[in-house]
Amino acid sequence: MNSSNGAGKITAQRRLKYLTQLEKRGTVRVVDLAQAFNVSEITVRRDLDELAREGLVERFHGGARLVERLGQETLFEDKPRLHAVEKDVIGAVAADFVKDDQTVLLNGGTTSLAILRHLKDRNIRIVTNNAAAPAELGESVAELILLGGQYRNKSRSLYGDLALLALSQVHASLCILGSNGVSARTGLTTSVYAETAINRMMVERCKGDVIVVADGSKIGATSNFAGVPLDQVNVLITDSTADEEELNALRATGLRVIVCQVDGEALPAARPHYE
Amino acid sequence: MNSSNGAGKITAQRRLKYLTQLEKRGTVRVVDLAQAFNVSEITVRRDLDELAREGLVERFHGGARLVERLGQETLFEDKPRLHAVEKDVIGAVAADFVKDDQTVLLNGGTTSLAILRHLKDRNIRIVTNNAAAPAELGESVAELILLGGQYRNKSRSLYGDLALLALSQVHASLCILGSNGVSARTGLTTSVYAETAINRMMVERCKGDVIVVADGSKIGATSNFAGVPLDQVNVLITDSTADEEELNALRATGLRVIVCQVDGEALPAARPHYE
DNA sequence: GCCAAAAACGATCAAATAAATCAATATGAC
DNA sequence: GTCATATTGATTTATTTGATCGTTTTTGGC
Repeated sequence: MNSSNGAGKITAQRRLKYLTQLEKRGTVRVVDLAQAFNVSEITVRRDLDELAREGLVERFHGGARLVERLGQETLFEDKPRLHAVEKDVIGAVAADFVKDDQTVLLNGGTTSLAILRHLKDRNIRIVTNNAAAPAELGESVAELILLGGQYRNKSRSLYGDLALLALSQVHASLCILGSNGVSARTGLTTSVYAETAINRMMVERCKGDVIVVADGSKIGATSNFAGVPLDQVNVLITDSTADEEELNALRATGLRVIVCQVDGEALPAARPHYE
Repeated sequence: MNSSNGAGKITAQRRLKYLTQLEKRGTVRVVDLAQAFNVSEITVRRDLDELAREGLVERFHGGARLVERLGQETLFEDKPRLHAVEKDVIGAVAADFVKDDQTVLLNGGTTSLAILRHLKDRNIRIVTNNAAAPAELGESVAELILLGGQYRNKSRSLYGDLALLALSQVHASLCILGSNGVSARTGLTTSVYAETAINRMMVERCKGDVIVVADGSKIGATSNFAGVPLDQVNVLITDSTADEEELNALRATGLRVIVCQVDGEALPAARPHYE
């Protein structure tokens, strides 16, 4: 699939289940996970290493612990811990849409940040108004270009004329937008007025696909301000907690809808002492 | 059987965390680390011994302290902990130059960050290419405008055409620049080439005073790239560890020099009481 | 100063864990 | 179907860790 980072569906699923375990217990051990998921220990280790590379967990000898990101918890309007699992699987799928050597536009919000985690060390250019992006990307080799502008602390985003001016200099191959509300009736809606202009401009500066990412709780929701109309969007990536009826309505508009499974249907045969 | 160091990933990472602790506190204790990292004390001891063997720390009975090498620092370009006391005092003085309702330009680097800390909750506008500024300013009410551009992780700064374009839209009342070297002979010099253009442009976009801040270790030093000539600078703020002879040479060029007193050797036990 | 108790240390060893390599299997593109 | 790639596991080898020893250093009383 992709050159550097192509986690298949089953693999991604299993890794997400590690996260739910971690959220419950704080730490996991390699041996336990191997037994619980009926895979070898080396596979678990590989999984945990990958999660560590994404900055979600911290390895220790024999297991891993959930990395606690303080600072960000209360700041964000949209709480990072909320729907963290859904956002991560959505982020993984969205990241697969980005091919090598492309320039991708990302807007603010925690879902976009989840995508960023899966874009680490890729040979791409990332353009974003997400002021948390530098810290998130860390020492990754991916090229990061930050739009300027006024800083809004609650959403950790940059907006205003300067941001739009910078955006006008950019030609992108792909645009991935997080949204506070996605509805067949009202299109994409946003909770911050200043973001609407950014989002619209991002779509405008993008030659290729426009992808919207939103966890299930946002499907059918309408936020405060009208953003991008649906006919300018090509793909919606969401998760299986989304309302099925609304998804059908969205599909009816011609939108390609990708639903990520977050709740385990394919449970491993042997699952002893968890839950 | 690694290239130079037979330390696996997990061990190496834990040791790095010791270093960040050390940079924050100066010293660490074996028992504390053992508890913090959930490993046995003997493991911590082995780690510290290894760090000591690499010359990064100095062991003492029960713990270790950070050894500050004055020569070459390849790990971090500008170590935040190094001269932290001096930078803070300088930051406080520099912040006093900013009056209400002004727009102030700040460049990258840790000294600028120290100024930012003293500008919290002021009724001003801050324009900067320092990507660490948003996190530092937090919920402050001061208005923060970030220049866009390419992100450089080592210096946490933004640079390039986009940054310059954004800067060209700004009119500032004041400009405060951190610099890697300040010398009567070579003027202001910078360790990152891309920063020189930013610094020059900042001076250009500023109607009022141009203030240079640099801790004592940088006075008389010449870094890699020529930045702003001294005749475009009005004020230099430094500390009492600066070389007096060089300061006189700088005064001779017409520069107004402000020297902040830094009390005796900073002992780990007795913490200074600013703020 | 001296001495004893407590804490920290170092060496050795065994068990657990991780890393590297290679081969088998599954997956998806064409 | 073929092909390329991704995923996984078996095997072997190396690393990491903690327990248990005895030794050294520090601490606090005298």
